[in-house]
Amino acid sequence: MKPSIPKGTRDFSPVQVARRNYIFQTMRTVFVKYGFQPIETPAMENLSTLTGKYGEEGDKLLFKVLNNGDFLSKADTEALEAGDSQKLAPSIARRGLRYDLTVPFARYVVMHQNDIAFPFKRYQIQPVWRADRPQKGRYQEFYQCDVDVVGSQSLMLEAELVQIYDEVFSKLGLDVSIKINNRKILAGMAEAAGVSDKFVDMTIAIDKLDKIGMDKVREEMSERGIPEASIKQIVNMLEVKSLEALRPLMANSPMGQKGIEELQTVFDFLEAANLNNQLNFEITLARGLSYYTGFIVEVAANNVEMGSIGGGGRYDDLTGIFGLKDVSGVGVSFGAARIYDVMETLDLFPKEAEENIQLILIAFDEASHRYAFKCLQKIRSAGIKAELYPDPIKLKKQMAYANARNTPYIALAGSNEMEKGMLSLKNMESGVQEDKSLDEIIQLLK
RNA sequence: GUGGGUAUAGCUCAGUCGGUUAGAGCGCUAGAUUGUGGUUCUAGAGGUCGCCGGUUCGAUUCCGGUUAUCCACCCCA
Repeated sequence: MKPSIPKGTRDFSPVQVARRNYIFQTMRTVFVKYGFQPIETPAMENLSTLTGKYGEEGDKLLFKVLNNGDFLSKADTEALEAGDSQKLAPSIARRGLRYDLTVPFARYVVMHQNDIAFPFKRYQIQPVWRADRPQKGRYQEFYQCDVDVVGSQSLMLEAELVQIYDEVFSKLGLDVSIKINNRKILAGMAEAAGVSDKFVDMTIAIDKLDKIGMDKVREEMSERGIPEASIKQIVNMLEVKSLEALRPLMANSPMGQKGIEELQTVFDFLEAANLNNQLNFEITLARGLSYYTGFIVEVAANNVEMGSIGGGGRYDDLTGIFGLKDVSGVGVSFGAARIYDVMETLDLFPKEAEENIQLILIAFDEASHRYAFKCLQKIRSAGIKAELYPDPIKLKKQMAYANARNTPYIALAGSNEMEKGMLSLKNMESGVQEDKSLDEIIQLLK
């Protein structure tokens, strides 16, 4: 049969895994330094945990896991006969693959509330699955890297998360722009323009500003039933570049003023932070996700055309749906795949990230193979990444293998070398070859 | 959910205005080279031309359907 993998999924080959690990390791180092702890949750959740949390669209994109055993005997026969897949699903699938890391995290917090010291700072790096139509840079299986704090309303945490973004991207050698805003400012805009009831429609339109431009945004707001006079006021406020300039425009909106105040506090905390990257107030930043209620943030790479490579914000009542009220959270997410792509485009992966083999031993016959195996132990004890070709087959084959592995050095073991207690070390790039003792080889490669 | 492209060797693809034996590059195997890879040369293996049907004397080629996959939109990371 012809091998294949499900659409929207990918294999990761050694170089890619090594590079991805380098990104993850860089993140982990920073997260831990800021006091965050890792958790992991199962790939599968109960379907009831997931459904209804991502809107109607989201429910359609959930991967459902078919029950084991005689699942048909317990199926909803009424739905089955009616051909109603939507209705049938819960009776034949009680589990689903996780769709993001936030909902499982909320579930985790509620289930473990007695063991958790609040505020709880956690990070989580795991794959998630979405049954979306795949396209460029969008897959059905992909990694998310989330950092969240729950159980505190302090705006200090917003500042910390900005610092984390700044530090991670600096360490990776990426030049980025960090844009921040506050949902309350957007709510204030709606309030000031007298269309509080159209808040969600307004943000959906504003969120597309980068992509479609101001004229189209006006159009979309109009289509979504926002009156012309209000649109004028909103557009007026969208032109504002500083918090100060915004204050008078929001004089009649308590919500807007609260948002300005909150954002100002975040800037104050960061005053002495010495960020490496630009940090800007961006009133047009909206973020599609409706559960954000305060601070919102988005990161874009400079010098390269690629959407956002990270985003997040504050959400009140993350855990309410699971029965734990009034737990506020704030968190950010890193777009692993896009960060990878940007770094590849800009050639930012250091060579050390590849973890390649340093030395391959090659033997001519059974006796020297045994001898080489003994040498191998000593070389490895010195911490050198080395291997011995498993069979003393003809040299051409072993050499071709070493070459394909892209090893910088090989060491040949034959009867001559064995007698002298040495190995013949060959530099694969220059072709220079010389007898060396084990100590010399270890010295050279260490 | 909507629209478009593609499907030919292990991989990436060309090609056949419908006709006898379907090609290239890379990869693979062997040799030139029995203690030396990467370069070069020589030879070889490898194909149900996605699947089902239609038109035709004849279909890998044209038409219809189907499946898979990629891309764009909606949405999202």
